[in-house]
Amino acid sequence: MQSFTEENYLKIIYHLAESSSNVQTNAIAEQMQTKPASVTDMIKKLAEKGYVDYVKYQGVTLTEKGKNAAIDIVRKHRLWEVFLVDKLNFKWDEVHDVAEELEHIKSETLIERLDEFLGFPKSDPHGDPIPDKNGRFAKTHFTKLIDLKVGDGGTITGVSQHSSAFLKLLEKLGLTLGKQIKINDVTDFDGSVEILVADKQINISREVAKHILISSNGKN
Amino acid sequence: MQSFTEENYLKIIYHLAESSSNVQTNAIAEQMQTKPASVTDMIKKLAEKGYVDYVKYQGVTLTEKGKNAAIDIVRKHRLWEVFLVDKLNFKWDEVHDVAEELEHIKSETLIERLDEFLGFPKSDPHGDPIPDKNGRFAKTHFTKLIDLKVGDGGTITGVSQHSSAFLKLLEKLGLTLGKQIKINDVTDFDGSVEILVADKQINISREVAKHILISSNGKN
DNA sequence: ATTTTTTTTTAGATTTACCTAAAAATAAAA
DNA sequence: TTTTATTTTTAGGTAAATCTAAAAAAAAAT
Repeated sequence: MQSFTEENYLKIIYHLAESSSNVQTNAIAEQMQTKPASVTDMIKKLAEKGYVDYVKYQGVTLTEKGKNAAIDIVRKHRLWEVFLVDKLNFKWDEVHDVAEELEHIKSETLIERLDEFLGFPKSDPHGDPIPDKNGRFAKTHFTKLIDLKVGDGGTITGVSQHSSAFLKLLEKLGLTLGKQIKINDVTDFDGSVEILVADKQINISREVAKHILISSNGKN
Repeated sequence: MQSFTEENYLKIIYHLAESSSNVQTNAIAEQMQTKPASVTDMIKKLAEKGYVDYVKYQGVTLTEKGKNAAIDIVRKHRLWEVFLVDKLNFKWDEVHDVAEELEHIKSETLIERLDEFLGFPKSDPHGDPIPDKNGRFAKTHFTKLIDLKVGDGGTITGVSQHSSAFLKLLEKLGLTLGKQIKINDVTDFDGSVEILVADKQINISREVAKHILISSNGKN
């Protein structure tokens, strides 16, 4: 199998590949908090081991093997997050760093039993889908709150930002998973959005609205 | 804090120190499955960081700081073992390797919450005491089964060998924690021990008897 | 179609934990 | 008390993952 570092690279490449098919060296470096030169080295190693396809100066794509390995890590990460929140009463903004460590524990039995213990959850505390043991999971197609029109409504079903600062803010604003919202107005000047949640009217910045994912349950 | 490797060294030195106050380089090497030369390197590093007192050619002893760090790892290891057995239905012979990885997860909150979730257990699945968050735990003074005399009885409260092979054997023989036993006879020829457990008479080798710990509840 | 900027790679070093082989210190045996 | 055996350390080297600085390729701008 792979080292912690290799696993982290695979996971990051996997996430970056969701938005652009060819993942760039610099993008990986930024996510890994390391230097592009180091990324080039690691990419070569991952290519040798058959986890990525790599053409010099053209970025990388995951092979089937690499994708499976990445999904496996994502599965572990998300299951551990559920454990921390459901069983150990962590808040959704406290789980990321610990899950980041737990995801590297290498025991298939452990993760299958954990999955069962948690009742085979389908999504993690941030609304992200949890792959099953075969790596399969429903493609979720949420709408970003920022893309809704005035009058549209829906349910908060995910976030695309896992930083503690962001999640704490949502918590404070009452914008947690499952909450119903409705777009009341979009401010011309700064693009901030006026929304109705739990009968209260609040205003959120574009930046915040970008990272809230809605499953729109109908226009009006 | 320390690296995984440093933590493993501290833990091993701590366990070795239970039987001999000055821990030898070779003994550490054997436990760490590495070479004495590597141990010398690491010992120097641990000494520099203040975890051990080290005099060339005289072996090491843990400092207060080193001892606390070691106990902290032992605490984590044993709590995770309880989790695996109590919550995920692992057998007592399946937990060691996984706990060996889990013990290195660095989050104080995690371990305090886990402790609470498990109901603040006092001992792990092998009968070893679990230090509390301040590193305190009852000094257990068990008798080795091998040291009992004919007619003595007691309760199995621990084992001093955690290998899967040994634990599986005990399981098969019905010699699990909490079982009452009584010494019926000691064979002159090979020193094997005839014991009564659950109304059945069985014979165990000296080697097995050495590693079963009894809290003797009275002679006869 | 050049020039400039950005991205990526190479080259050469560093750090951690390990190794082998040989030397030095200590302990055990004759 | 020498000799022998064991234990421990030193010296010098390797592999993994990183770094800086400089070179090379690709993309963007003029």
